[in-house]
Amino acid sequence: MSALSDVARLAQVSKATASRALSGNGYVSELTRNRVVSAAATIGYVVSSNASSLVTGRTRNVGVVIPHINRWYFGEVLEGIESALIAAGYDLTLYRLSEDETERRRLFEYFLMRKRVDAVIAVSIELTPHEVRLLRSLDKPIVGIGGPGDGIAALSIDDVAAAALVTNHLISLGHTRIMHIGGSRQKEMDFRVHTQRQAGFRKAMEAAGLPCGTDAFRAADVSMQGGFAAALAALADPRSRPTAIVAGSDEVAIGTIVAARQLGIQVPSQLSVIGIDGHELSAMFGLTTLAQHPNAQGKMAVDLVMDELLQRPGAPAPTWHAYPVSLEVRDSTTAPSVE
Amino acid sequence: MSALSDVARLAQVSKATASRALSGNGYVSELTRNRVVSAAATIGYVVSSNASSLVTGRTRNVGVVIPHINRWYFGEVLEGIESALIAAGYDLTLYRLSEDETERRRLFEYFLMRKRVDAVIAVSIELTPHEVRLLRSLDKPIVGIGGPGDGIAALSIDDVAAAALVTNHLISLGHTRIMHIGGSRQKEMDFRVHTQRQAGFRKAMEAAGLPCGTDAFRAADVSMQGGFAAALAALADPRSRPTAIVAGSDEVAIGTIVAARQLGIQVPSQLSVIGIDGHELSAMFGLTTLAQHPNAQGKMAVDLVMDELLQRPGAPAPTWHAYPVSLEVRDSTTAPSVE
DNA sequence: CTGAAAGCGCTAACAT
DNA sequence: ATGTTAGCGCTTTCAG
Repeated sequence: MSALSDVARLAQVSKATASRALSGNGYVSELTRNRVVSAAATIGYVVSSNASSLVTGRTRNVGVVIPHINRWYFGEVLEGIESALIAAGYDLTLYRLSEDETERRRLFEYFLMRKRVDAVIAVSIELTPHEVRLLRSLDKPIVGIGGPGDGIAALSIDDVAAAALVTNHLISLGHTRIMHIGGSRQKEMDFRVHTQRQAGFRKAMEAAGLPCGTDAFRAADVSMQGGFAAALAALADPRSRPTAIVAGSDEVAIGTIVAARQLGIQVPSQLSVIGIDGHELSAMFGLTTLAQHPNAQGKMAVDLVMDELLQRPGAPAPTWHAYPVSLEVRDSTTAPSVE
Repeated sequence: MSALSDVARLAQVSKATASRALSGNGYVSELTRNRVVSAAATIGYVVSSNASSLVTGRTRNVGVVIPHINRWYFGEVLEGIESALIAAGYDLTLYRLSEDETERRRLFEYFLMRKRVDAVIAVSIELTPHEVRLLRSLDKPIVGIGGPGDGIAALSIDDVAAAALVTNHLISLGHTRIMHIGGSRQKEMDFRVHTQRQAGFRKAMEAAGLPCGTDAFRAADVSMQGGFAAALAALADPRSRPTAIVAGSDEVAIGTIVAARQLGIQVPSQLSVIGIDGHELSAMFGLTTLAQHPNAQGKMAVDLVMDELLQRPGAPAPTWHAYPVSLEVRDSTTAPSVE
């Protein structure tokens, strides 16, 4: 493995000049730069990021903390972050937030503290005050996706409003027996997202004077399987069956649709289902959904990080960035059929 | 940010002793070790991995190169790798292999060469000889998932055998009009996987004396949407319709099932579908599948890496590790119905 | 068992 | 525009 001194020797300049020529910092004559660059190329020199980071304090690496990898929304966010980082010349170190308490502490107290990252992006994670304090002590940019809260810069849609919006869509079609299948209050690692969506559902139902008691809600695992299982139970009895369902996420919605079809229920003529997220499979299942764009959110988070990284002593970063959502109706919801 | 010298001062020992106490290398009396450890704890000291790596040459970080993040198989592999690495105290730097030529070169020639990783895990990637040479020049462990080939240690199922197995399963049920919907020869970033599966299908069909010309194959994008679209076309005409389908992956299989149902075809009574991979949604869709365990494969790859990392000057690593597969039949395939 | 000292490979003043 | 020098924070001989 060749070092900078090898390049310097070959190009007959000092290490300092070689460094300047290669990094682009400081003045180097066109001529020597070329000599240095070609010398580096011939011996296949690549800077040791460790040595470089040690002296500059910058690692060109950002840590991403995310609760799941293999769920559509999270995968999309991660992809968005990855492309944006690579484009900016940054590495991405991936940390999946484990549900295990000890593991989680180890992540924050050891892995993230090793001076390995220039910034942290936390996706859909509710940080404890202690964790915020730790991250803050690093004095590095931290941006959250799926906020707001915790007092760190965050980026998200307004989940209460989103859920209210989709619920109102069904109400405006004339549905009155509407049910919400969504994430439970339990697994709160998901940043209150599902509690907020549930709140939005309630709000819309109450505003319309429709019932939203315990009958109108069923908890599900936030996944296709979860939606499937919950819907199978919820739709079993034809007499108590709702005419429309607000799903806590598109995955739950898709599970619901599959379950409904398996029960012989026509979708959407006998049951309208609406979801939130803009899942890539929504068209395939004829699902109406309120699209957010997780990939773009990932990129946007990287933009925020880069901004802070470049103008560090700038104005205090704004705390909450609303993210635009758009309602994509795909001709799949209908008015309730007259029975 | 406190440094080792701070700990040393607080504990009234030299930096050398502090280092030994904290890292566990070399003799330190029980008593001083405790003093050092508690000193470190009180000021919240965590080693700077850069400084440490600079001198030791070890980074406790492994690079993972993967073509997709948001596909079930890859997500599972990634999760498996992530947990195993974290458990071993290693970081994971994620690189998604872009289809763009320039980006790909930049990844191999710049990102991976910065002495940032102790090892590389390449998932379902067909490396060019040049890339293999580059990686080899790092003199670090490299393990592939989804091989064999390229002359690096790899780990995979035998895709030809797997496809032949599922095809034979359908043949043994009495099906004669069997079609294969699978990945095209084009997108070869996926490590020949789909060409091999196609070969396995052919092999089984030919051995049974069944037709496997162009009518028996349809190319699809390897995704649910791809399977959906391809199946919609393939199943449109009731007269030429097959009675069974071998899908190139479970995602394609699920797309096929959804399409079939949309066309009013009963699955499995009028159409048997069989997939490969063991997708978590297979049960929900009543899909028969040949399960491989991507999560476990990820962990296994990490094991291989750790083995090599620990006993570096050991025997040359074996080149191909077969991975066990199991046929999970879920009561969903049937004999062809008599028409 | 512990301390002193020499770097790992690089960058950033500071001179020139 | 280029070279000299002094570290970044840590580990590791080498002496004691």
